[in-house]
Amino acid sequence: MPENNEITLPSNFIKKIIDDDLLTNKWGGRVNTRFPPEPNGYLHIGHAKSICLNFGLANEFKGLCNLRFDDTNPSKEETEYVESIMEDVHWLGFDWQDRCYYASDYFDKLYDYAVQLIKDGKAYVCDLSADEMRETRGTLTEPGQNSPFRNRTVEENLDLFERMKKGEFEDGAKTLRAKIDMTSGNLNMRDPVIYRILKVDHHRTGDKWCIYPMYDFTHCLSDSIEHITHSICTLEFEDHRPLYDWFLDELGVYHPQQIEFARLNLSYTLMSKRKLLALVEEKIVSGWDDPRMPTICGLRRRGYTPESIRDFAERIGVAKKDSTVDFAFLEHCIREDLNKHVHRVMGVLNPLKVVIDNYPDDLIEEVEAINNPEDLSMGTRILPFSKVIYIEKDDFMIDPPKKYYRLAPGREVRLRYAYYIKCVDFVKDDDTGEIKEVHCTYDPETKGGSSPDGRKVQGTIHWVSAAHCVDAEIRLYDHLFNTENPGEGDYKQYLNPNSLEVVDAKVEPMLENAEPSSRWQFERVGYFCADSKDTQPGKPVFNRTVTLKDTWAKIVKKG
RNA sequence: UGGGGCGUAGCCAAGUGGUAAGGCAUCGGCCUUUGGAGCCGACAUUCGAAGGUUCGAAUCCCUCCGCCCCAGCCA
Repeated sequence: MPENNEITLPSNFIKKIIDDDLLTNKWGGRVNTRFPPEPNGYLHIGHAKSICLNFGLANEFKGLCNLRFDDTNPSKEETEYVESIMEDVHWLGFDWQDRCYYASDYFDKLYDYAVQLIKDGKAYVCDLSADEMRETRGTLTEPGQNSPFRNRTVEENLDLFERMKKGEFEDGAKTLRAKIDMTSGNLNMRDPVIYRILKVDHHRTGDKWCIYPMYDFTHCLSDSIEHITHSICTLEFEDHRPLYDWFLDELGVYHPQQIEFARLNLSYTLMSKRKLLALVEEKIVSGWDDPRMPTICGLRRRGYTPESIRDFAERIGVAKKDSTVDFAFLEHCIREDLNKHVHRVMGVLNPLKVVIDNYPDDLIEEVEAINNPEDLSMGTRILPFSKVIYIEKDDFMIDPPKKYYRLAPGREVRLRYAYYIKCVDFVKDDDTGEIKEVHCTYDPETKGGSSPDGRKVQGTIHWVSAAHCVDAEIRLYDHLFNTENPGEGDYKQYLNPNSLEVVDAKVEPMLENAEPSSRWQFERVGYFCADSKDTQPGKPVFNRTVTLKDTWAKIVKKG
């Protein structure tokens, strides 16, 4: 049974298989999984599910999880991606220790395996072009035809394969194919290509090879070489499993158990690496780490914590049913984490000037604010208060609707941690109708936010002192797509034109030199993260991670 | 029409012959110096559908329906 450290983790069908294997001693008590990305793009939240699953299983069952780059297609792979993948896996909180492998490390061994297959009469060199191969493969309902090269002798195949390796033939001129069954209902078994000629430099092996093994051949044998016990992959590889079984059994090598699960889909976003790459290349987003991207680095820059992503991955479960998780659930997970751990602060996104008429012109007072009501050990801080302050435009209305209980003519509200103020007047721009400033009086008896006479005020609003606040650029992010499933059809037509809104805000003094990547809750507004790249001492820039839940917005929406 | 999978609430997801967990969302209410957080309550007479077996079925059998994946020298 798994050892539960602090909390009981939910079970799933994979854990049950492992429980069972441990009980029957199928793998001698070992559990060794692996996370096998191809370094051809940045990792996204879907990969996070797989990372958390594979490393999580290893942790839970006191086993190991390897990191292995499946780098068999040098035309698409780059070192930049290798580096970003390592950074992201580490950031998520997982460690492969000394077990970072590359399929390209196994190229020599893989070549030998291919030779062995040829010697056993189980593989042949085929001269068919890509088009010819497609034509003879058959269709979903019709069997394929045997290649005219299928019955070459072992000697001829050995010679040809060797010459392929030496670079005697052009790209695409020949392939090495497994000799299986051109009539199989499973297309993967119709003499699949296992080696192709590709005169391209590899990011790790340079120009050593001009033939590269295909994924199917490489992947199962890499797992075998690493003595993986549970080879966990996504559903689409379910019908590759018979091929893997064939390779492994024909070669008579160590045979891991493959288990397939459903990949993650998230509403309002895309998980296709190809489409994400297009968003980057076409500059629809600022890069792989644009805070609107579902990439790990995008979420990181947006302010998500590794804890929240791990929690999310654990809570969505693991099953074989195709599913799309509501983006709101990811937001729930990050709110839950940030609520407990993050420092609260005052920030006014859309400032409206408020003059407190009866407050002394030159007086500056200090009020004490709690840094985190969820964790009093985080202490308190001092906020400067003065005659002119900024409040949120939304927190004042000339003609408020019924349930509105913020500031309005004649109404009294509490300035959080400061004073009760009552609106006595306002100045409106005659041309635009815009409210320029609001005039209030304050009750000196209510310092700190409570009144000696015990009278109640409905609303509490946030504020900053005009003389002390600092300007901040704030980036308000929303879904990149305005439809739940942008993956269906042409995703570009669903781009949300309002996915980024930049606003000049006024924030409390302590944020003037906010550390890059520091996370904050702006009271009553949301969670924000100082941008890791653009924030500067004296010129802070914040990304909105997620809003706070807003029941007033709901009331407004309902009308 | 071949092969491989999958159908439990709006969205995830437990349950594997003994009478439908939990979470998100939603809707009420309480509380509140964040309309935050928290708390309480509601939310599947039914498990894709129809038959059958059984004292008893989401679970077993049968038939049907729906959805996903596969025809790269991509992974």
